[in-house]
Amino acid sequence: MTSDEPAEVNRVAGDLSIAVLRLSRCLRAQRSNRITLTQLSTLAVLRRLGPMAPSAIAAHERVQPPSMTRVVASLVDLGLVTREQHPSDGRQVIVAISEEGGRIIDEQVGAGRDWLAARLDALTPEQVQELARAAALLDLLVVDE
Amino acid sequence: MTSDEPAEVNRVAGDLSIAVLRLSRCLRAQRSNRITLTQLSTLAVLRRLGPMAPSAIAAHERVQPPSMTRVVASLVDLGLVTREQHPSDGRQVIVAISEEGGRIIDEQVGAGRDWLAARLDALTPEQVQELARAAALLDLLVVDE
DNA sequence: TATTGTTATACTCTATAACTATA
DNA sequence: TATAGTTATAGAGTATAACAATA
Repeated sequence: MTSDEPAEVNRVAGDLSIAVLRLSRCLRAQRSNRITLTQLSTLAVLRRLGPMAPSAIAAHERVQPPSMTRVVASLVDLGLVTREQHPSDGRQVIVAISEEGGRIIDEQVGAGRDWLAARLDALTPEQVQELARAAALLDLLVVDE
Repeated sequence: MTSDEPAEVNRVAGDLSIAVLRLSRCLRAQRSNRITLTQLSTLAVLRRLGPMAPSAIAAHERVQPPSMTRVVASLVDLGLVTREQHPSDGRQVIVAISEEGGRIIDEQVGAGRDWLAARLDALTPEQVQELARAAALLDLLVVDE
């Protein structure tokens, strides 16, 4: 998008930010008793990209390191991730998803995903595909701010 | 979407919820000093649909009435909305956007929208259009839970 | 008695600043 | 001195429960 349609970009930005805000509220409100949306998202990163340091997870999740410290601690308490020392650098920590953590994702547990899946089920297959492409574009927006 | 592709719906639900979560974090983090994303969204409802009761705004924004009481109070303090008594029903209150409130929206002020517009500007026009359609679909997902 | 809105209170999420340990 | 992570603290956002006023 170059500068030939700046008003259109602004309009879409406004509509999209409000839609994202409202949907995120619904997703949080529907969270399960087992796991929160933030925790689930962190697990998903670890499974997709493998074990990594807390600061790396924080960068992916777009939160500051102290925030991720808390999330990781809660996941350790739940037994969904493990935290081990880096083999050569004593400062670093390596966080990895546990077997149980992987099971949580496989079972589609928690955090409004069931609710959202039910909502998607009311759409046409074409609309679902459109949202699938949109999710990829949203990821693109978030990357390397 | 009927039951012929349940796995696909689940996958899209997971991807979409995580993408929405991350983008909403970026939007909040980029908020201006003038107005928050929640406030902006409330102003947008009032301008699009006209004056209405706090409970009606809360329903649109997918928050509980006490939460909206707070948002409205903050907007009154900022002079961006007015709060008047209902002409016949003494219990009700009518909230309306003020001139200054309308100006805020016109000026594209605040709450990460400028940031998002800049991000959108890096996409192709086709991708922006795709996100515009996606925003409409997201609204559809949120309606009448 | 039902409805509308508010107040009181508490919890989740996230941030910044300061601290500890290691390199 | 720089880096990785944590602890301490604070603020935004939202919820539930209880209350007041009106219908």
